[in-house]
Amino acid sequence: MDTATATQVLDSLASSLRLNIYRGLVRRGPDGMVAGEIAAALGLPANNVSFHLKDLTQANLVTVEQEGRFQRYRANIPLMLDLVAYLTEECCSGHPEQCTTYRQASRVSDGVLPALSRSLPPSPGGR
Amino acid sequence: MDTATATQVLDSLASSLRLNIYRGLVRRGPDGMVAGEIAAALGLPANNVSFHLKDLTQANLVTVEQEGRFQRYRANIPLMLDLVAYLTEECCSGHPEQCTTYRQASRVSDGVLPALSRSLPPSPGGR
DNA sequence: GTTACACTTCAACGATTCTTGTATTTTTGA
DNA sequence: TCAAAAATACAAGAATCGTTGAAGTGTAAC
Repeated sequence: MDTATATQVLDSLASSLRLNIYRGLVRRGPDGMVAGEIAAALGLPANNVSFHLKDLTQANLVTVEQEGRFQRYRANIPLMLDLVAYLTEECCSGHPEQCTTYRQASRVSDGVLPALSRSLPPSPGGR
Repeated sequence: MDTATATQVLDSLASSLRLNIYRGLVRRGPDGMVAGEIAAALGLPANNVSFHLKDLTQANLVTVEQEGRFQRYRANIPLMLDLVAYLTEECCSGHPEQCTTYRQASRVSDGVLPALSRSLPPSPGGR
């Protein structure tokens, strides 16, 4: 992932409306939701939701599939996982032993940081 | 984590400038950087960087410590890990077996999703 | 073929955000 | 105490974003 992609993804989620849409879709998993369903769930006008869905789709955070006259949306979970990798990439400049401090401070960190440490490149700056 | 916090964190990272600051700090780990060092590394005016550092600090994504006449900034990694948990919370409505599809699609997902599945609440909607 | 439905696109106004320049605060060293 | 350095606070202009209303596209039903 590059900076431009990461910024686009983060910006797409930086609105509470879009964040709620995305989280709702994550919750549904592979089933997804159709546009009207999303708008109804959030109590918002359809065109407004459509506007933000387009934004999420362009960022590749959600996917669309035509289904008769409905549009079914699904969350793109793998992209989120890649974003996390990008955000914590080169943590501690390739000295994962320093990350130990962090692992203790979060509920879920046990699973996350070891995975990231494993995929760490050798640190270009190499200090 | 609640929606307001998540939105604030995401919004803080949604600018390429702030994203670069944050990633630079992640890379430094516990050592962090002082404000002038950050501004120099990015080739930006000090007041502009200070503006965005304040934003990141208010979102709690970075911490500040006075050090003589310098201000040392460090990335708050645990908050990022909590954000990831929030974003993928209740994935597939508490049926983690559905998430198997996702795990295969990302380099780092092996470490992430199992951890999330383990910490999943019983799904309030409970369908 | 025509009508209704689901959804998207477009234009426009108000609100928010980003950058820059200037001034202020705090600390260091003489 | 005084001067210099590091960093932040404040104000103003340009640029961007979000919501709303009206119009448009495509699909399904009659």
